[in-house]
Amino acid sequence: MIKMLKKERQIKLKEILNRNPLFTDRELSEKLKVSIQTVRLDRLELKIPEVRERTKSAASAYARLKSVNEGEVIGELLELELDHYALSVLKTSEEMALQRSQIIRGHYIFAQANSLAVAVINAQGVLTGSTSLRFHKTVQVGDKIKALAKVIKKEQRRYLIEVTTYRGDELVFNGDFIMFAQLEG
Amino acid sequence: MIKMLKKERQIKLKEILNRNPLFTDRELSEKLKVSIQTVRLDRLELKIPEVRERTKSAASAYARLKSVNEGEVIGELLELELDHYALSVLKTSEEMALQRSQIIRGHYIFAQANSLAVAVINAQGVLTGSTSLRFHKTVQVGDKIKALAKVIKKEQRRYLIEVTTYRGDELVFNGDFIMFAQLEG
DNA sequence: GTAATATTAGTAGCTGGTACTAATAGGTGG
DNA sequence: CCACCTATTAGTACCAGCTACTAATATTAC
Repeated sequence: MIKMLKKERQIKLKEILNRNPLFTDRELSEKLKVSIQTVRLDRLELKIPEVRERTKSAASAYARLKSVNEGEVIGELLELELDHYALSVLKTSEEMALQRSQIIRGHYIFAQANSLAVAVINAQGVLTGSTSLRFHKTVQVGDKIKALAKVIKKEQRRYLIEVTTYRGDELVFNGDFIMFAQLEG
Repeated sequence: MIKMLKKERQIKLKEILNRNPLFTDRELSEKLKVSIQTVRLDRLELKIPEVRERTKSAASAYARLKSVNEGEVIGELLELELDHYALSVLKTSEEMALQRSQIIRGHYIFAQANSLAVAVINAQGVLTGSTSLRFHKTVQVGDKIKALAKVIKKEQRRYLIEVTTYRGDELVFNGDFIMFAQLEG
């Protein structure tokens, strides 16, 4: 049999849309070299919604992500006392994991800690100077991790922040952050 | 004058769509209490594209972001010699900046460095153990930053990686990463 | 009061679909 | 070899959410 099997084609369809959900049925039919109707039957079987719905989902995922990024903190800010301490929780999900694994990438844990270190400081422009970090345990998809940032020392523009991150009462990460508040205007 | 002025309404329109670009003209007309035609004239004047175009833009921004996250490396991998060195470049954009500023958030610089430290190691599961980092200069939106990861020491499962990040030939960041390769399944 | 601007109304046509009916191609089993 | 089943293709009516256009009516300015 020279032609692609139905199953093969459907797997390929899923792969294409996984990489880029914005293709129309016409474009998909050209890529897969079948008729539009076949593409539509395949989508029906695989319960894949139409391009406008797929686009909308991706767009709203982006909107959520953007609103998280626009906020001061990665994760959700639970408590904040400026120049003293701050507490945030991050619910980890698939997108944050290493390929084909359930292990959360280190830079998400860093991002939570770093953004919390920025948030705890009572100043407008805050930059990370240097840090010393330790990843103690791996974090799994679905874990909720809590980060606590404490201001240890403050000397004019220079701050020393200590961040500890826990899953339950198990320490998964800690770090010292030396931060600099920018001069106004 | 009780009714809203045209200008006011157009500002409000922009605000609404800035928060959520997924509203149709009908929904906008209800929110602004004017006819659909008025909304369309406003969009025409303000050069705001139709909802399907706005959705598409947001969705493709998400697709780009996702494809960056799905790959092994944050940024683009330029050179790689396993267990020796790796080089990547990251083109910074608006989404990576601190609110209302042109300064790139530290955790993007960390993410580039950390993912490169993972990539340079010739093993399947690689985890960040501890790191010591220094942010020397701020990075601005639009800057292209190059990260170089060098394997300094390798003792069985334990690696010491040194990462330096440059904008042109100016050092913006450096860090030492102690990484652990996981034992094979 | 008249001119200019703003707003609303309505039409034809477009894209990318859904939902449906029907015809045809290509094996497989008896 | 024919009947049957699955897969594929074709075609129709209809839909949302537009664009592009014409035309009528309000509102405001002078």
